[in-house]
Amino acid sequence: MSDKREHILVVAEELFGEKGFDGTSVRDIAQKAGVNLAMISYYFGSKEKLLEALIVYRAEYAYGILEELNKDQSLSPWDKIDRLVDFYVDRILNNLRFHNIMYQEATAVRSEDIKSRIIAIKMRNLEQITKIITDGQQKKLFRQVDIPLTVGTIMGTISSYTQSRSYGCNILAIREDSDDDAYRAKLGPRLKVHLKQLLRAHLDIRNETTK
Amino acid sequence: MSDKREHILVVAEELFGEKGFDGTSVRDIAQKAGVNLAMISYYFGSKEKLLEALIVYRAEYAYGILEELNKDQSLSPWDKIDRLVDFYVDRILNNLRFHNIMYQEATAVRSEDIKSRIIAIKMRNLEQITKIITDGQQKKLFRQVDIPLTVGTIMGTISSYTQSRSYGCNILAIREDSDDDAYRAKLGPRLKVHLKQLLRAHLDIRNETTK
DNA sequence: ATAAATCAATTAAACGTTTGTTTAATTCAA
DNA sequence: TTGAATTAAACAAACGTTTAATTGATTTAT
Repeated sequence: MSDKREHILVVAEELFGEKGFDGTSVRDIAQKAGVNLAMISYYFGSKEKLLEALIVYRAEYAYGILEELNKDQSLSPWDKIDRLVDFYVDRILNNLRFHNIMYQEATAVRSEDIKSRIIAIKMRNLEQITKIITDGQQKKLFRQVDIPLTVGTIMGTISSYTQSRSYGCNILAIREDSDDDAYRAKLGPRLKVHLKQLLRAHLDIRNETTK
Repeated sequence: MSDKREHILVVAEELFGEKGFDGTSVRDIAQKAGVNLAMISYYFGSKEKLLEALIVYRAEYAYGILEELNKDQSLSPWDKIDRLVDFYVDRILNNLRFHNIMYQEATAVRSEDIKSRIIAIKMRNLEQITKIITDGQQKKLFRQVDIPLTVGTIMGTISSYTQSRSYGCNILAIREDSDDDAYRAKLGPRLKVHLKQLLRAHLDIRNETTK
């Protein structure tokens, strides 16, 4: 992929993530990327195609990591859960803007193409996590749980603190004007600890009939 | 509040929830509400003020319910957690569109007024839930947990299945063309069961040193 | 080796819509 | 007759996209 095309994608990602798809004009993107307005239609065809290219570009970027984790025979199901949490927290926190775009677009009624791409990505993730949990169940380590909703819990917990920086800063006692790196550094470890503790209690077969 | 003004708010809520704030034009709202275009500026001043009025309108609607739950001395902390889950699942599922708006606007960089209103609402909710959990901890029923992140888990789990109907239908084996009521009827009970099971394991002091 | 031809890259300008908002005239009930 | 409610029309600005002209480097022909 040419440098200029890639640069436009990166700039578009920032703007879409901050101001949303409709809130960002093609002129905004062109100006921030330092290219002529017409270049965006020239490269991508349209504003919507640009968004689609962005989603493909980012989704492919991390492809295969979950599959590798799953194939690793040396790890116990508990280890895999921990790795899974580390992976998702790092991945989402390192791609805050892209994650916001995905979230916004999944809600929007814009394009069926884009929506089905997002659903496909999520389904792929769900499959991999399902494998990990069912493996743990077969080995009598995990109890019966609602797997799709458990995945929703993992993603949702992280998302609830990535959607609004201001809120996160208020809750977590982080300075409002801290940058992305500082926010990540504070939030990341805390999210990991919480999610691991939560999932340990939730999945442990010894908590089966607690109550 | 006059009938017509309220009707405009309801229509705006639907459209904002479906297509986003920027994706909805004032003409869309006027047409669907069956009023003249100019009436929206006449009633609300501007499109942005309309959104702010909508948020205030809906936030006040459910005000006080959490406070009442908290004050109820006849309920144990475990009972309150269950009621809390029921309340949030019902509330969010019954106001799917409004919830999407809140979510979108919390991310957007649009208006500081709107963003601070949303943060205030969330902070108020967090306070009430914090009271319930600390009460349970003092009574030696709950263990130490990260309370703000636990709240994020509750809200995030629900949100992860309200943001995209198509995804939810795929995961939960619900027909794609089912209406809001059918979706709610399938998802609501399942969310409640999952969250109660999850929180029981997560909060139970007997699971303190599980591992 | 030099001139001509070719074609993708880039540009400024203009396209027709759609946007949110305002105006000024009219309706209608008090 | 007063004043709020309602209307159609117009406003300037911003939107995504297209056009047609120009640049600049690479290939072809002499």
